[in-house]
Amino acid sequence: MARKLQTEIRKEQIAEAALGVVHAHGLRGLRMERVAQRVGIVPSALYRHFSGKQAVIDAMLDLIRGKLEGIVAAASDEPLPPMDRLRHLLRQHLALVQHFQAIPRLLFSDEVCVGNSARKARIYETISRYLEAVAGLVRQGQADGSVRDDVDADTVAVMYLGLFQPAAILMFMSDGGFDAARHIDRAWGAFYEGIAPPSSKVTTHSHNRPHAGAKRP
Amino acid sequence: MARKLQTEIRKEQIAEAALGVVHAHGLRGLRMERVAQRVGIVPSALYRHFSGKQAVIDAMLDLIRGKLEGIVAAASDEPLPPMDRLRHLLRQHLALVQHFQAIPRLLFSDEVCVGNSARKARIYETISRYLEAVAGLVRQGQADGSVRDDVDADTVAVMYLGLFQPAAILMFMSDGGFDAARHIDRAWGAFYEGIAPPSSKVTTHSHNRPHAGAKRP
DNA sequence: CGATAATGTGAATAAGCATTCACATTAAGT
DNA sequence: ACTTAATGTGAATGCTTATTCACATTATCG
Repeated sequence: MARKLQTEIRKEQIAEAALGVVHAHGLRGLRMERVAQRVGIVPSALYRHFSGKQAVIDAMLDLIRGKLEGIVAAASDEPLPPMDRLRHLLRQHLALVQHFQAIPRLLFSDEVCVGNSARKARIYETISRYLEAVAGLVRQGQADGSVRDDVDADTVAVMYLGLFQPAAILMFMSDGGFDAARHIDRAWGAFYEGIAPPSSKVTTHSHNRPHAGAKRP
Repeated sequence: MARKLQTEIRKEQIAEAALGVVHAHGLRGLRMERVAQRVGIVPSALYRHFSGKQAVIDAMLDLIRGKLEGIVAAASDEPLPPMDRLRHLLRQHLALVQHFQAIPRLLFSDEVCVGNSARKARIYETISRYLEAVAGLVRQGQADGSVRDDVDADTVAVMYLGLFQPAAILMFMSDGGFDAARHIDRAWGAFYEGIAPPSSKVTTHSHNRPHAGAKRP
């Protein structure tokens, strides 16, 4: 019964295709016909796999959540000091968003949630989980002394989100004219300065981020 | 000829009403009928003042741009040291966004831009101007020594945007459960730490931000 | 091979909504 | 007060698009 597998594959194909449509045309441009065309079938065939457009949207959100969880897990397992893992995650996240521009468009679009509080709650949960993972890394940093104790880990996590979210938006709005990668590299410096323990402050700043060995002296 | 004035007032009423609809129903829920109902007229009457829905959206964007320019100008004229003006602007901005939740929904919604590159460019320009004003304040801070010289003012401006943008999104997604004001207060501390000159670093951190008198020693 | 369930097709349905139009009402200027 | 342009009204139009349905095709399993 390779049939069940086929079905799963088809569903994923469809979700990916939908992601592509959102990438190209925005959420407003998400039409069943476009999705079907990308898969290579006729619109009505989509209803063999999904109950309707809303279900396709849900599938996209599941896909995105999976991808996000993937990079978070990968970064968490990295054999690096906590803050380096965080920076690694930041890069991964940027790469992911650059590849699937639909991600911020979907997650941060109210359209998806209007009149669907269950979905809204699920998205909030996804973001919350992401933030919790980041906060966890920050707390590890606080435990090993690479992050000052008097900042709130959850606040730092939201600030971390603020490192690339505006960058992603500007990247989109400027049609790629805004260099998000450069911004993030530069911003990370100031970001880290703000949460590093006073003892590790360096005058030259810029590109050198202290490694984890910097236990409080 | 109070007629011309009346027309202007009507147009503004309509734009405000549209803003209210977006606030309540999201951009997807922006329907001519709802806008008309809020104004107290019938849908077809809207076409006496606007050529169509797209024109109404443009009017909303104009309104928003005006409001943003307003708080920026007000904050810039405040008789305070640059970084205090920036913090003041941050609070004003949060208040504005809390009152008109439609603002982030519109400005950062790709829906508005899809198939309308002119509008996209205009929005990008609005954001850019805002960022330029913030960067200007940062440069003033660098000039008077309250901000370190080795950070890029434009980068800081985007980071500043990142202070409340994620907060606004979380506020919306959590139906107000996320306390954006508290986040911003806390985040400002770490933000300022990150860009303050090394000499002014304080161990206790938290709520005390150095005043402008802190010329470099 | 033949039964059968899954998947794909094309045409038809129908609902939502912006927009238009012919006509009514209001208010400004003389 | 009368003319006229502006504004408002209600019904009608038409386009876009999701969705459905009867029928065709495919592939799996006995």
